[in-house]
Amino acid sequence: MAPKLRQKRRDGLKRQAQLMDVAMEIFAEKGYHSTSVEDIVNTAGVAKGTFYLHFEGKKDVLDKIIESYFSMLYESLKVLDISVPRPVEEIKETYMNVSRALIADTRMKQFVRLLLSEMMGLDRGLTYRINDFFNRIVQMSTGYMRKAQHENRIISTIDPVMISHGIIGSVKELLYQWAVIDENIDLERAISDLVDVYFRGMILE
Amino acid sequence: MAPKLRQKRRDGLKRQAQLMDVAMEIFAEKGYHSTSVEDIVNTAGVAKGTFYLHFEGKKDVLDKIIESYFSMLYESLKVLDISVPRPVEEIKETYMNVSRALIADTRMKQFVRLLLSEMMGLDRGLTYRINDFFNRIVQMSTGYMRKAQHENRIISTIDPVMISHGIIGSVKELLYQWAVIDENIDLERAISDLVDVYFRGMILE
Amino acid sequence: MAPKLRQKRRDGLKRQAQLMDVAMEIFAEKGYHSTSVEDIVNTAGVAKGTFYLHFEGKKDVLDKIIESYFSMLYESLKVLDISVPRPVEEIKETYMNVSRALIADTRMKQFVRLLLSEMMGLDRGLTYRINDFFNRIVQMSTGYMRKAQHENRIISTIDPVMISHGIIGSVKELLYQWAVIDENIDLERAISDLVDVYFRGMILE
Amino acid sequence: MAPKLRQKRRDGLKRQAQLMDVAMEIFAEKGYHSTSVEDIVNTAGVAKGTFYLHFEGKKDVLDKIIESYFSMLYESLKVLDISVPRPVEEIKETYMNVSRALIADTRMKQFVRLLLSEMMGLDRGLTYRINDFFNRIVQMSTGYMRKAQHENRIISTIDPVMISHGIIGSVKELLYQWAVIDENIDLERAISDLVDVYFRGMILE
DNA sequence: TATGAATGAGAGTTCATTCAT
DNA sequence: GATGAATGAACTCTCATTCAT
Repeated sequence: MAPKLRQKRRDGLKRQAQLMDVAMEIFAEKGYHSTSVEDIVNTAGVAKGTFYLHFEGKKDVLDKIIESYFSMLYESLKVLDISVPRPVEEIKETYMNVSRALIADTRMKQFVRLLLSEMMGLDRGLTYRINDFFNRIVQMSTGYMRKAQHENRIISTIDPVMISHGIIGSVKELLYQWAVIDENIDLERAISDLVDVYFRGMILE
Repeated sequence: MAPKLRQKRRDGLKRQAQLMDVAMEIFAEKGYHSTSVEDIVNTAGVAKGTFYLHFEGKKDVLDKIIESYFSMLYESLKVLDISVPRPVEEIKETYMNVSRALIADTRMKQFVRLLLSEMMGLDRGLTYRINDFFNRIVQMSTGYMRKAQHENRIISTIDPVMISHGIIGSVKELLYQWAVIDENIDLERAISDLVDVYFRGMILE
Repeated sequence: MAPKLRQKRRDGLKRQAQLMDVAMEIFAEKGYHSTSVEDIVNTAGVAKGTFYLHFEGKKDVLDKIIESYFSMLYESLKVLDISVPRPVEEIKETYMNVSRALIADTRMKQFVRLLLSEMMGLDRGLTYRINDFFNRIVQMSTGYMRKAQHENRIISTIDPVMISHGIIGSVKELLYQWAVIDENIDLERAISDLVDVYFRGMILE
Repeated sequence: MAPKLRQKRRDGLKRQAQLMDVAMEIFAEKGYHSTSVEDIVNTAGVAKGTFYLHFEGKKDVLDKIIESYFSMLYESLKVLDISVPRPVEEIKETYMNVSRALIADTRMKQFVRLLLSEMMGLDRGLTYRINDFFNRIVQMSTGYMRKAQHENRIISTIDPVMISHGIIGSVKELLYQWAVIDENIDLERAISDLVDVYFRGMILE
């Protein structure tokens, strides 16, 4: 039935991508647990079986969504990863880069909403993956700070790891405010200001 | 089980308090959705019916847990709430106070774990309540900063609301690291250092 | 709803036994795979959940049915198991004993129907359990025959193992005819005659 | 795949024959119900649609397998069917003939495995067809025995029908042991010995 | 208060079958 | 003939909640 519809859909997004988009939309709106596979397929206008043709199960869509978006975000990290000697203030770029990547793609807002208000605690493996991503940033940030401490350019009494977690936490919170509470926030400026305050607070003289 | 231990609690609420403790323990360990009412009653050593004698349902026990812990946390906010004119650096106390309240009670670590890795996104009403608590701190912090900006004591270009959210985010993140990842973190010192950096970064001269 | 019915049922069989009886009836009639859990609970007049209160799943009912009936049948084997020196003709008792146990309990006919026309090949573990039962008889029978061969009382050229399997097969077939095709067969006499023929054919002189 | 190998089969039936072979292989290994059409087409290396081009459904491929193998087996029965007056001992040939037919074709072992451990109880119609085959042998055997009883050459107290079923059962059991448990059994000798014992047990003088 | 067997709506998943290409 | 994405009925299983005792 409705062969025309079927045909039309094939022209646009492929099924799997379409279902991932639809799923993320509903996950972000109702939450992962409150979303049933039926919700997804009804919204997508396909049969239940079609869902299981493309995903191993409900958990698998979420995994594939995360894989897809995280691979984009990891891209935005690579830029700084290879760089070696940089002035301390440029750590800021690490944070700004990720933030810009998030703002650039409109679908990212939904992903951030999902990431920051749903995913933590959903599943042990998932939590590890998310924490891994942020830990990678923490490690980069920590490395830079340690070096700067040795060169006597920032305060030596602070623990770079803790401060890095603090910055990450700040950025997460601003992202949450932007993605969930008020989309009119000038996110880039807010993050820029915030990181500036951090560095002003750390730099010696 | 262990009825003697619980005997000390406010009379009439023994069972309810016991069940709330048990529930929080399991929620914090396995997550709200993965915890069944059966898990709770089995661990508590009571029958299913008994649970529904004290709570309206699974959601209700979580609500009551939150109510109970949030009322304690709101207490720790009141101290500053009534304070009138203070030097800018003392905003720090707002954050330190809440943090100390969390560290003081050992059961708080479980609550923090639950709060920061499970509750967001569980339920609209719940999310509002949690955000309300943090917003209250943000408002207090923002108020102080605005005043300090008028008195030309901190940078005027930054948005106090955003920076306040940033500080809250930092504190949340450190709490998460402490409650979920590594309980050996010297939380109080980390938060103190972090807030110091923030203020060094904001203060003029 | 229907609290009276619920009450009445509790007086008679216990739920688990009732469900096992109902399940065996339907399995024997429609076959295990063609029987849905819904069929069972509808016939038993209980809710789906009740089924899963007593069994781990569809497979588990079958396992419990088998366990229950096999433990009865193993009882009927024990009689001969401890006996040591016996005249060769009395091996017959091994077969007659099991047969009588099957005929005695009216519910056994359904079990035999299930056993001989459904269970083989349902599941590796199940098949092993069934074969184990028959192998036990084969072993007993084989032991007696070997002894009789040494004493030169039965033909020495035949393989006791194969002949024992043969007798088992004969008995199975007669049971199948009785349980599935024609319940009016005089099973005891048929088995008696059959075993007689076997022994007349084996005995020297 | 391996299209060259299949090329030799009767033209026009290549695909169908290939699919039947593959299906029987998997049925015999995993059981009919645990085998999905997908298993079959994956192993055969064709698309799902192709399967339905050659068979009406999953059940149909089993029907066609049975039809194919039973027609071969019925061939092996015809030999004796037309025979007229024979000495009683030669009934043995009826059994030996079928057995030899089974051993001769290597694919028959799979069919026997399927037949004796899977098919009974799969489906009413199927069960009838299988029983019909064995009943035909029983009828032949019974006819011979009745005649022999009249001629006072075998014991008159036994029921030829029951004894015939017994012999069939014995043969089935040995076939099962050979096809499923231990392929090294000298099946022909075992069946020969077994039928000999039967007749020694029945013959007068 | 306390119990726990019973409930049943609802969720996730499978798979034989179809049909436009 | 051949394909394989799509279908959807059917099934197993879960679990928050109720209520007679």
